[in-house]
Amino acid sequence: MATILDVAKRAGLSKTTVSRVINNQDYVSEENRALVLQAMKELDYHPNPAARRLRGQLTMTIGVVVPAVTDPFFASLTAAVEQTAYEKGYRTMICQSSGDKEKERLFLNLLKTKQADGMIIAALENDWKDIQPFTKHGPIVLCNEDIPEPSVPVIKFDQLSGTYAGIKHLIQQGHQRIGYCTGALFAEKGRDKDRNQGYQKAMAEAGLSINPAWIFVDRHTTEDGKQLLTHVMSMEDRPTAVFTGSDDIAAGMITQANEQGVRVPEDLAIMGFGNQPIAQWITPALTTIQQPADGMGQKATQVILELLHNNQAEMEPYELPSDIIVRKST
Amino acid sequence: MATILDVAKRAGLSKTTVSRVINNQDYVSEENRALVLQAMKELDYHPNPAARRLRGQLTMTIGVVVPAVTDPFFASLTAAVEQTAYEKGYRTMICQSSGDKEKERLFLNLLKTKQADGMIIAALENDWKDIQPFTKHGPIVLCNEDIPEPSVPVIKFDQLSGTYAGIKHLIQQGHQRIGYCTGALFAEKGRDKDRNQGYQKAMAEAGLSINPAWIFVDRHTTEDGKQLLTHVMSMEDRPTAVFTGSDDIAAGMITQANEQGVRVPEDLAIMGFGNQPIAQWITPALTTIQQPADGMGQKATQVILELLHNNQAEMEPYELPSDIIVRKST
DNA sequence: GCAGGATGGCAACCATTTTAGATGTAGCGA
DNA sequence: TCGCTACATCTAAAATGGTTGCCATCCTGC
Repeated sequence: MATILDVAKRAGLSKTTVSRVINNQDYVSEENRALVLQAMKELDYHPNPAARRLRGQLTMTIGVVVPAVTDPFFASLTAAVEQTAYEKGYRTMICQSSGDKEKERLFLNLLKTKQADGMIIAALENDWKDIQPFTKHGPIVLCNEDIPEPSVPVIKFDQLSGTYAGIKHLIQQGHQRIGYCTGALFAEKGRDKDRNQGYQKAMAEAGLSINPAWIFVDRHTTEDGKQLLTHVMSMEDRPTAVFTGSDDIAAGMITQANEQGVRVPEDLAIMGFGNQPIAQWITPALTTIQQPADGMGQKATQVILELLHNNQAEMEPYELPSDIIVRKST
Repeated sequence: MATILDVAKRAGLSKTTVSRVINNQDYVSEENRALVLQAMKELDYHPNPAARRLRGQLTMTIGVVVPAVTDPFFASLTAAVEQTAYEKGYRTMICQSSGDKEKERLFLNLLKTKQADGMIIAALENDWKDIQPFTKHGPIVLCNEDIPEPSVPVIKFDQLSGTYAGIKHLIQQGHQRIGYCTGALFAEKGRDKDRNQGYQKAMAEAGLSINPAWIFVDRHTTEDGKQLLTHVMSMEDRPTAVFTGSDDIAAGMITQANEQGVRVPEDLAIMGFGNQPIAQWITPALTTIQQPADGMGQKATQVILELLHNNQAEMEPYELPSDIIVRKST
């Protein structure tokens, strides 16, 4: 590989001048600039990023931490980050934390060692207090996380209005007896709190009362969904629709419904959350809330770049709208 | 950030000695080694990779080129690469070529500029002759590609035996009239040739003749699958099973079958290829050939690392077995 | 007293950016 | 015309944080 010195020699100038040309700085005559460019071209010269980096330049690399790229949601997010970053001339490094706190921290070290300019964390494994210190080495943007003080930008979905729209959709379909799955009923903050509020708001607006027996807590998996369906169908007084809070639960419910001959949506309408691929393949296809992973990745990247170039960004959470996708299950 | 000099000072030794400790070299007394390690810990010292890189070291980074991370197959592959690389202390950079030749070449420049030690290309966009020159800057491993001369390692699925196993499965189910989708019938090389051979082999072994009318060329999409089902069911003399060569085609066929009231597998057995997520969600669930993306990513990474450390690797294609996943559609 | 291995330090080197300063030229007032 | 300043242009050298070849020193055993 040719070095800057080779270029300088060939152009008959000093390497400082060549450096100036490379970095588009002033104080180089047009004549010499042309000479340098010519030499660079002839030698197929590319500046050595390691050397630039050592000298304290940007690395043109950003990192993204996801639990697993195989999860469609995080795949979309990663894809959007990579695409957006690429368009701005940045490269992307990935880290699958897969629940490993140490791996996450190790990856964040890239910031410390100047291998990445900024980090997007799409799912925080460590406590924020263990991550906070890394912020002094470069910008960090969080996705879908709540942290004590808003010291870094956070990109979120508008869970409240997503849930609100979902429940409202069920109400518009004529349902009045609406079941609801949530992670934690009395959540003080975070995703569940927002969703719960959306649920309450939609119910209240329609003048519907909430039946505590139709609120299901702590269900997460397809398996939970199967059991939940059996449970719901065995109730004397049962809801006509269930807002599940996750496509996985919903898919499990539908699978079990098909098994038991329960008709969806006639006997029970079922709504998912997330618009994962399974939502469109299961029969009947799932009505669900789309979490715009694309938009999230894009926004997170834009904010990181903003932070990198202007060193400032909005600290109030960026809330992205979630769209409702109506299919056959409601 | 603490530098090696800070560590040296704190340990009361020269930076040479510190460097020796860092790199696990000989000629450092246990005593001093401990002193250095202590100092490193106290200062939370991490060597600056840019500096090491500049001095001609490895970057501990490998790149992986995929068409899109959102494709489940490539997501698995990427995930496996990242995981395997991480276990060996390497970081992973991703590039979604998304059919963009220039993006692919730009990404391969990372090799030239020593930002990555090696590259895994999971889907080649450019002609090999345009990629070949990059090999002199670092190892490249190809996945699922055929190149003129085996100048770099190639990781492939054993398409022949996968197809063979699939057809054999159909025969064991009692089918004798077996339709077959292929990309190109008289393929001279590559995936289609191998698959065609597997088909022929299984049919020949069972003493079954091949009916040219049951060979369908150039079908790829779900839409193609829908049309194909209609076409097959309209045939006077028709197969009882179809090996589709892709889950997408198979899913299209099943969708259309459900639509038309054709029973799968009673009226027509349908087999996919790839074991994409859709295969398990469609009803009836699809019997298919699993392409072990995990194994592929793992193997590719291992080969790259092998090449990096020993500078040599097997040039004969590595062929990974494809497993058959039996579900409800056959 | 000396051979020879263990140990450790100096200084060069990697490719770039940045700092400080050199050189040349033009403008301007005396 | 001369001397001075201002500015454009360019260069040498320092700095960045490591690794490494080579040399010096120490210690052990003979």
